[in-house]
Amino acid sequence: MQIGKVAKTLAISPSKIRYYESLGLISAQRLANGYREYSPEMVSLLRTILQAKSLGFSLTEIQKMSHIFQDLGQNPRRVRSYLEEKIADLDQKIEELEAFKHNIFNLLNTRCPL
Amino acid sequence: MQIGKVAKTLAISPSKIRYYESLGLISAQRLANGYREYSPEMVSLLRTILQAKSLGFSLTEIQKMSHIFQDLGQNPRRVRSYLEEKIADLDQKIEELEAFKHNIFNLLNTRCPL
DNA sequence: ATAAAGCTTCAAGTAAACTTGAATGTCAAG
DNA sequence: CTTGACATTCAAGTTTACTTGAAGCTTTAT
Repeated sequence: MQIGKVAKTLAISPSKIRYYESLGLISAQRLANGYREYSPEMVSLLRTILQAKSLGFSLTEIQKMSHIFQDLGQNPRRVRSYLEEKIADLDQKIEELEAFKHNIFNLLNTRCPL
Repeated sequence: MQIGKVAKTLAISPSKIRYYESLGLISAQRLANGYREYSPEMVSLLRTILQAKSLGFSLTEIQKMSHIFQDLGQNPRRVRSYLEEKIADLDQKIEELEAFKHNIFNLLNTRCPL
């Protein structure tokens, strides 16, 4: 899959994909003419990166996660503790979101009972 | 409460507080000498703004929410529909976080069973 | 054959969210 | 009474995450 089609599939710009590559977040094989060619795996990695981004992770943080994942098997203990930390972060964020939601919900029912 | 103490309490910089004021997100009374003085209400508004920020809302979005809240009672129907939309957004974000968490969790248990 | 569409690189520009610096004023402590 | 820690404004600088533009090559369509 070439860059334009990947971009359309994921509803992002080709330049964003190149930018992520320049940061080392993703990589691409090259065709004979120099064009980038993406495997389904790379596309789904990109999708995951976009998901993480939309959940509030910075590109730096995502870069770190990506390196950790590549280390899987190399240093399983460190990987495990890192992932457990990430899960705890996510749990906390979920709780905060719930709390914030209830705040808004209360506002809706007490001050705007239409 | 003066700006330095508010900043320490909320673990942010005074300049951030002034910046938020410059955007119209918060306001402050002034003492005779021109120093800013913050009411407990304003401090808790600021805390809420920081919470919203950490949940991924942009300052522009927060500005919009703030205006909407000030309109409460003026245009209750619009407020309600806006808040319902926000709650739906939050619910979706919570779901995405759960999904992402399970992804990481699976990774942990299948590829790193230490 | 030629134009349009798509790809390449590299450098520079942009927007959001702050921070920093300069010049100055105020206040509490020794 | 002055030193140090706080405050003020305003303009300019920084970082992150991209986008845009220029100059040029490749592929597709007419």
